[in-house]
Formats: sequence, C-alpha cells, structure tokens
Amino acid sequence: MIPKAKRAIKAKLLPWFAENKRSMPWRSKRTPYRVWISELMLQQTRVDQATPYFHRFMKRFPSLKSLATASQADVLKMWEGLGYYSRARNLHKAAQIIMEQHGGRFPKTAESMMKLPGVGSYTAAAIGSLAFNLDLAVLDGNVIRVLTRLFAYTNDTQSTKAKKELQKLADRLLISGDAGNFNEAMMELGATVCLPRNPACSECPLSRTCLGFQSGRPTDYPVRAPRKKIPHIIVGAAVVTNRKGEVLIAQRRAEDMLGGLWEFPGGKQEAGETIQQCIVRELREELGVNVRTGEFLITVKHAYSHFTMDMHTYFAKISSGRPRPIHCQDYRWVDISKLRTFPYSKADLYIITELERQLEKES
DNA sequence: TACACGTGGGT
DNA sequence: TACCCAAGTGT
Repeated sequence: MIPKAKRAIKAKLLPWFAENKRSMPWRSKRTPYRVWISELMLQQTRVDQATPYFHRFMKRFPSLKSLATASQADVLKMWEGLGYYSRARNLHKAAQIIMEQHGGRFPKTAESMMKLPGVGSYTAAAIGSLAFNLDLAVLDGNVIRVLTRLFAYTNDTQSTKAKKELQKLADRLLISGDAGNFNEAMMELGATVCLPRNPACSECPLSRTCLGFQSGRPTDYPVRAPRKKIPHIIVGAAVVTNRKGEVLIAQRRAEDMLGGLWEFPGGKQEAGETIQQCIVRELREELGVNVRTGEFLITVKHAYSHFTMDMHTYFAKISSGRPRPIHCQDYRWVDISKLRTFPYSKADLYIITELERQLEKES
C-alpha cells in the first residue's frame, strides 16, 4: 500500500501541485528567514489571513538582525490581530538567540532549530525542507487529513501514538531530494481539495489510491475525540480619562494570555457583582486606584480559542490614588491620537475604534 | 497527556 | 446560530 501511494504521489500529486500551486509571497525567495516567518504566521492560520501580515512584517523587519534588535512592542505591533501572540514573542526571542549563539546564521539541522523557542517538529521540517532541501516530512493538519483518508486510518489523531505513526507514514512517503515540493504538495492538496467537510474527490490526483474515497465516506477521517464546550465570561473594562483628556492603558503581564499587549484595564465579573462594581474592583486590584464609572461606551463580543467573552466598557474617572502596576506589567496615560501606537488584541482595538468614532461625531 | 493559546471564514 | 476548522508549540 505504501509503495503504491508513493508512486501515485510522484506520478500524480507532484505534477498536480506544479499546475495548481497558489501564488504566495514567501514562495518567491525561500531564504531560511522568510520561510521561518511565513511558517510561523501560517500556524493555525489561513493563507489569506497571513499574507498581508507577511508583506508588512518583511518590510518592517527585512532581516534577522533588524528583527533581533527591534523592541518587543514593535514586533507585537506587527503581529497585532494575527493571534497566538506567543508566536511573536518566541520569534523575537529566537531571533536574538540566533544572533548571539549562531553568529546570525539560521541553524541548519532540525535538532538545533527545535531548540529555538516556537520552533517545533513541524516548523523545523518545513524550514529544513523548503530552505535547506533536507529530507524532512512535515505533519500538519492538512497532511494528517490526507494521510488518514489515503489509508483509512482509524486511530484518534490527537493521540501520541497516532501522531508517531502518521509521522512515520509521511517519512516513508517522502520523495527523497524533493522534500520541499512533497511537503507543499501534501499541504496544498489538504488545503484546496482534500477539504474537511466537502472534499473534492473528483478533482483529487490521489483518489484512485485513496481508501477513504473507496470507502465512500472520506469525511469519516480523520477520527478525533469531540471537543469540550468552552465557557462564556462577562468582563468589565474602563476607559479612564484624566483632566488632560488622556486615557489610561495597562500592559498585560508577559506570562499571561495576550502577554505584552496593552489593554483597557478591567477583568472578569464575579458572582453577585454589578458590572460597575466589577470595574471598580478590577481597577483597584490591577492599578491600585479608586474609580467612579461614568457613561457606557460599548459591549465587545469576542471569541477566543478557549472561551467567549462579552466585554462591557464604561468611561471612568479616578476618584483617589495614583496608578501603580500591581497586576500588570506597566501602565501609561496616552493621548487618544497616540493610542494606536501600542499593540492590542482585537477586543481592545474595537474599543479604540468606537472611541475614535465618538470623537469624530462630537467634532 | 490534555489543555492553553487568537482570529476569521465556512457551513 | 453555533460550531468547526486552519501550514502547531509549550507546558
């Protein structure tokens, strides 16, 4: 079965890929740096979403050195809106490690790459195959779907055992000397033909070899345990202004979710608490100030990876105390026109947009 | 090992 | 609407 599949990949899939590959900016020049950035951006992210970020990022940080010497805030600002911000924090750290410990040269083996923060087995194989032509097979969501259908593989793909077996399968199918094309072809097939819900088997170059297709139920694969339900929380947040018309923003702690990003201070509503009481308590805990809440601004409804949130946002004024960074990394009083120079998550960007809209309306 | 970690598009 | 999913990694 494996030799037959391998022949089909060589005779059918690679020619299909040559004909059907989409134009992507990082394909033009496959330097290790460019491949690294693109692969990180593409983790759990669609090509269309990552593409504009890649262009902007390469313009702002054209070299490894420019990235390593930048501030974390600048790197996060370029990553703003892409999500999974640990990717950006790790990327920045890794760039500094490469400058300091590798003389500015990207490491050339999978083992040394995987010592870099944020580079796991997938990224090491992707960079190795695409930038250094190493015989390394990637295993991502696409490849898992293609392989489980191709071989009608029924183990839960989230198990360690299945990951190992599927990696071994990919290793054995890999076309030696052409790993980059093999990897991209497998992923491209998964992304455009071997789709999760509605696979286009009639257009698939591997359908004659595919046990999933022959079973008539390709969408039975991959097999995985059902997801758990995710919780919903209510959050109160404050746009605190002072007499100068400046706004108080706080920087999230490095190790927390959205670490290093800035936000309008606030937090999760507790049982038996009104949203105003929540805001007063959170501002006291986070920044050591007492506030009076004022007018309602906006409710931001947002879905994170592991919970959903309604963030009720009110204006507020400090009634006593001076801000101190207690449950945050830093704080700043910022003119509204300068708010966007700091990096935020999407939820807080919605607040800024609403703030600007109201300001526009008043003038 | 299972869960934390963002966001946007598709059905 | 609510859920699923996407070129994963770290803990």
